[in-house]
Amino acid sequence: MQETLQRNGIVPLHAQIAEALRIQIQNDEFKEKEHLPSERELAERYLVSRMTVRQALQKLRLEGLIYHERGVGTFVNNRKIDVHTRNLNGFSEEMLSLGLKPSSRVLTLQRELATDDVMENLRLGAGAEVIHLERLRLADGEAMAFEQTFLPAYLFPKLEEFDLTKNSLYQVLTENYDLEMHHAEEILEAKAATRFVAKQLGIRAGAPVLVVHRVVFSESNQPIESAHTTYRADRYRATFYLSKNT
Amino acid sequence: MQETLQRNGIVPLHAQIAEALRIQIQNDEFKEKEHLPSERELAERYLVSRMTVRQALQKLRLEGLIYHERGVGTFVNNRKIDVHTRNLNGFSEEMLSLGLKPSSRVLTLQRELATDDVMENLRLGAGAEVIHLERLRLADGEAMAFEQTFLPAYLFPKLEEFDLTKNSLYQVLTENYDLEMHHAEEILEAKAATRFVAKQLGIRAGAPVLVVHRVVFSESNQPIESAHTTYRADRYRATFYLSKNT
DNA sequence: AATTAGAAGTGGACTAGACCACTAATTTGT
DNA sequence: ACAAATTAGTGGTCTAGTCCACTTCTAATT
Repeated sequence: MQETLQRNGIVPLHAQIAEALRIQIQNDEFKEKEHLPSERELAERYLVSRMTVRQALQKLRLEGLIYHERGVGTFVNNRKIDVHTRNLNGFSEEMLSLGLKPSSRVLTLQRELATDDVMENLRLGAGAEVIHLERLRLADGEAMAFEQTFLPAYLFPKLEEFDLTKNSLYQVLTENYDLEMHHAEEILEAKAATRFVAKQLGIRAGAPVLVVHRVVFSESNQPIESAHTTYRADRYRATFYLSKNT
Repeated sequence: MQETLQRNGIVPLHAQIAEALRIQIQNDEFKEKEHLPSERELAERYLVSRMTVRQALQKLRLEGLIYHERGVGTFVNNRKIDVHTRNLNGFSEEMLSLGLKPSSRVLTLQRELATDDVMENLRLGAGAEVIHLERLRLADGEAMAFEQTFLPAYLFPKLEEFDLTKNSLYQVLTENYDLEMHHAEEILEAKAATRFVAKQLGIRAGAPVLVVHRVVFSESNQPIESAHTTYRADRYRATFYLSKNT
């Protein structure tokens, strides 16, 4: 009955157990009884202490995969629809997960002095330089959004040398610079398309567009990126998932 | 040096410690050294085991108040701007937190057969009844949003008897029915105002509006409420907070 | 003076137990 | 046959440690 875990490995036991359970949940292996084995049983099965099992289960609970009922047991969350929700990924990753082929047309890529609002978003001092990237974002070859991105220049030297037409910006940043995106703040508003944006997106001026202002932070709360993305309202909806995280 | 915790009380020790630390963080008591006492020191100070301290700290970490650095210490997250972010609260709570006085004009409140999309959102069977609530939402007396809410009728008998003009719907639901809102799914899109909605909100037809489709769930993933809210784009922006929760 | 090795301190992981509050099924008493 | 009390099982909390990987500062060595 004992399962095989990589002992003394790099991956913690609780993470391995969580992953194993995650797969079993995905395969509907708890469907009949619809509840997981008890914590004590899992501890025995994996030859670990109960606290370690609880750590694994808590991870799954935070992911929304399971929930506990005191005095009863642990249950699988049977959400059928696994809708695409907005997360920390960028445009490329989002389109890929929707089954669309993302591409970009770079309109601007230059270093410049930060404007006041960008300075505030990125918490830079006066006179600080930023990298200004302006792109038209395409999905399956069709214009989907117009995006303006600002990055602190001192964090990303020689960014200009990368091909941002095909590659995801986020991929370039994480692979070439030692930075991890940890959380983000987004402000969404509806607006009427300006003539310039309307022309870029191939819609009529005054048509509704969805504007997303985003600031991405590292774990130590340092701003990494500030972006304004204008989506065609007839092609794009933003989906969010809200939860009482405790 | 020892602190006073309510032993053998209803509130767990880790929750009490978390609350105590939360207050100290709010009061900037760790500002000078900018890092919290070590886990071992906190354990000694509160006369609990280190695991209990770690449980308290993890709670604060999930709330985004602190972060850990392996081998170094635990630090306070110095986010100055504590922007209002969209959470599980309803319109009333959101407006109150913005310093505005919410009120409502009830346009419709009746039981009716669920339409197809409402049935799907609330996961009801064919022929199920829902409570349909249509309200104009005001902030400081001015029209801010037009909201259509659908609730499974069998969950909320006699809902019609409550005064929804002044009271928050969420408050009525949680106080009078044994249900806890746990998480929600929101879809946001930009649209042009229809003539009807434009008249209600006092804007011109065709002006951009922000439409929020929301489904609220209990912890066991049962749909409790489905709502469509149409906000004036010139008065309202939606703010979200995204994080890699692990 | 610069480098290196070590010590001290940190959070991360984990153990092997314990007691509690709660639920649900079972047994017992009427 | 019904109701009440018992019991087994569950997750929630907590203890008092251990060992590890990592960072930082210090002291010894070159």
